[in-house]
Amino acid sequence: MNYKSIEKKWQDFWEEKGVFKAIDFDSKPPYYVLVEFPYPSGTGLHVGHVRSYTAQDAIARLKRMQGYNVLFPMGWDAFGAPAERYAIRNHIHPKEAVKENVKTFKGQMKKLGFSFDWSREFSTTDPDYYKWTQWQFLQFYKQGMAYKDTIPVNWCPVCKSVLSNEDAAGGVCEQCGARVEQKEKSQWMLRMSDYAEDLLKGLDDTHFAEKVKLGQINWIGKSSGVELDIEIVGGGKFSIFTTCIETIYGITFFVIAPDGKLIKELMPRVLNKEEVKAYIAETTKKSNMDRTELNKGKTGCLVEGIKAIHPLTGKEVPIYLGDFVLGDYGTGAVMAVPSHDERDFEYAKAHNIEMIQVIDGQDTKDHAFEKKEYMAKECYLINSEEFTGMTVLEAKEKITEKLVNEGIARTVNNYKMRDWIFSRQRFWGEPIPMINCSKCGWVPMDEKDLPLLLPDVAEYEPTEDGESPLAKITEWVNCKCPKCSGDAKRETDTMPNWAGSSWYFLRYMDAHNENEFVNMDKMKYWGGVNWYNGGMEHTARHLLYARFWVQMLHNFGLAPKSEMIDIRVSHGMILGDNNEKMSKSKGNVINPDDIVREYGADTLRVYEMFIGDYQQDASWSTDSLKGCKRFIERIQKIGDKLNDQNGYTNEVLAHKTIKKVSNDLVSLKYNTAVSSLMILLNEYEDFENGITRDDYRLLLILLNPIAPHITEELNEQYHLGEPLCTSTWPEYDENKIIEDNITIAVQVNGKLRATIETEKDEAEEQVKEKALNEENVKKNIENLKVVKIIVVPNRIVNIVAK
RNA sequence: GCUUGUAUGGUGGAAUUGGUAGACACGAUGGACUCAAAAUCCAUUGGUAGCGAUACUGUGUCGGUUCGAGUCCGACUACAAGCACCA
Repeated sequence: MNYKSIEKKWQDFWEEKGVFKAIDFDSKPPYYVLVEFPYPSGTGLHVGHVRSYTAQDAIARLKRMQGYNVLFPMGWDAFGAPAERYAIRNHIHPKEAVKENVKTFKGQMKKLGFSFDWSREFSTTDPDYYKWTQWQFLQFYKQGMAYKDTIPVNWCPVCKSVLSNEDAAGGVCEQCGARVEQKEKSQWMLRMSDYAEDLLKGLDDTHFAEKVKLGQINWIGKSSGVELDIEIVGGGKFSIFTTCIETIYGITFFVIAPDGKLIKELMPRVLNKEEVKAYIAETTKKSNMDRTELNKGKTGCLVEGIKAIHPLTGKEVPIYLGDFVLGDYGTGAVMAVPSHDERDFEYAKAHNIEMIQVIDGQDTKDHAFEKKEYMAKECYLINSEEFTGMTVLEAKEKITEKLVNEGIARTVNNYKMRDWIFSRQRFWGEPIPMINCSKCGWVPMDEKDLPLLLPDVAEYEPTEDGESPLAKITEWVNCKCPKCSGDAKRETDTMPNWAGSSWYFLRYMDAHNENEFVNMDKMKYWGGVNWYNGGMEHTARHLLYARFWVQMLHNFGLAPKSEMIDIRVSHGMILGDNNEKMSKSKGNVINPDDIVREYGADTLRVYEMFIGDYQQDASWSTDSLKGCKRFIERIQKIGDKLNDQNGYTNEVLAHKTIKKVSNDLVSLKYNTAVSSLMILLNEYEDFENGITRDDYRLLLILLNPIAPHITEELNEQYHLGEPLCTSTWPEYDENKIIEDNITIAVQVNGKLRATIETEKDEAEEQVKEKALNEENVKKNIENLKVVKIIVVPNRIVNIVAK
């Protein structure tokens, strides 16, 4: 059989008939299946893509057959550093590179038979699309959600660009793996931290996989505690944040961040200016990574000349500088209780500071008695004036109450998640539509002038000094201020590639609207993404950004709901046959094109679904692939066994399989869906009088979501019915699944000794009798007294004998 | 260190959610077909003993609950991923 021509034939058929076109406002119930759109790299589609696309395609095809109006779109996430680097390396304009790569990707996807609605295709780099990305940025700006600020940022010395915290996780550049440095730069920011609580709460309105939810909760990093004002001797004050207010009497010093604002304010009063300044300089040089690695000894120095006043005891307390305190978390200052916090303990040891134990229950000579430990036991306070003798929980409450009543403390929440750094010093991104006027400051572009197009230039390599390549293009940079018409300059930074992907799933609902970013009624009709598949690595990035973006839109009346993604699942990776991640250098890369050419698209699709648990990583095995090819060949061959009868030869088997496949496809159990169809085929092969037309069609339709070409072909060839793509998914009858005769196990003291045939729901007494009559059972209870017989209907008999 | 996973034959992996462990597939071995090979088909295939019926043993380790545990509980071990001085 010629797979190539069959596949082409059906791909053309589907396209001509337009069976995969999603229809806005159709009366059928809408269902939106989405798979993360790829970044069209130069290396083409990866077998890993095939895994998740096939899975989503199967769901889309299933839902269509079940009567839904399915939206299953595809597009391109083509802005960003990799595209730019590819272009630089190959000496072509990124625009051309994207065009070329998209063509490859699209050709590959078509050959695999994915049922995408190509009429909604777009790339984030299309001016028609990024016009609306820019437009949305302006809405955010106008609502006060975008601002420009000079802050220490993550700087990649290799890419020569600023990175977001999400992109620099672990102190390493996400793109090139270089160590990230800290650099002060003026950046556009989005106030994502304002949405920390909403992003947490919103998770309740979604059906994300549990590990995805946890990943986001972790990243947002909420902690509840007390913000407390601390007076300084001789005037002034600062605030600290703590989650352990119960240890307040244990404070023996305060530590403030060297990169924070507080030390700058206090500087005039500092006596040891030289030492303090030197330490600040030392810290700013270190990257975050160095700070964690090199600082186990707890560096820092005393700030001489400034003392704090303990808010309850009134005692004078020294203030230190220490880079374990971060300038951009909490208040940039902490109360240090060395007896009850290991970090404080180490710092106190290193700097010879006294310690006061305030919670009883463990010796604090060598280690701090930390919160985790004292919360596990019932502990009482000591050395804490009127709070002495209270339990930790009681003291926490009472101390907070006292401080709040005195007006020097507030209960607050803090979040690890920071604002989103929205600038990149790159050519290949959406230009930020802001203009800097010497008179008016930052002025947004007039919306009607959008899109602000990228200039068509030959040079787009990053500059040495960390400015965007756009900065060099003066004719583009120079412009008129929209407010005062005076000379002004454009923002030369561009948006991060996460911008375009933060709302692409909305655009698919109305992909070619020239007047709005997406029509509200269309968003209301589709309601959002029902089933979204993507990588775990996007949990704390794309998925979080996308939710933030939608929540902003919703708050500004631009989206119908605050959560537009319902189910989120993620797939495991496909590793090379040596169990390692596929990479050119390891020579273990499998190109899907080769597999399609040699084995056919259906075989590849079946194999990738059969390879194992969808959510786990799986190693490529060409041997197993051959097994799937055999399966497909046997499906063709069994056509020879067609008889002229109707109905299912084995009703129970048929209904069982329908149930199994229907359920497995929507619970990420694609592997067992395939295996149950293999079982079905094995049974068909054993039927003595051949298989009926209904038998054959059942097998084909159930396999169709996974192997769409060959099933359509055989269905047509044997005139079994209308094309599968426009057919209705079979339903099962629960009553027909239970067999009349059931083989059940007989155990003696929990060990299997025999199996017996019973009728469905046979009387307990009768089952017991049958069990006791088994030769092997008799043998095993010889000389024993039967104490109890447990009968689980239609399942098992267990004879307890002593 | 913290969080989250994972651990089942030679291999990928199943197990109705506490009820016949190893479905399905790969590989291997033997056989049929063939001059031969490939392909295909048939049989066997967790381990040990036995011609066999069968017995013992077996789901990372140790313990517990239960008539019954891969599944539940407790304590560990190993590996993987993510986060990491977040007060």
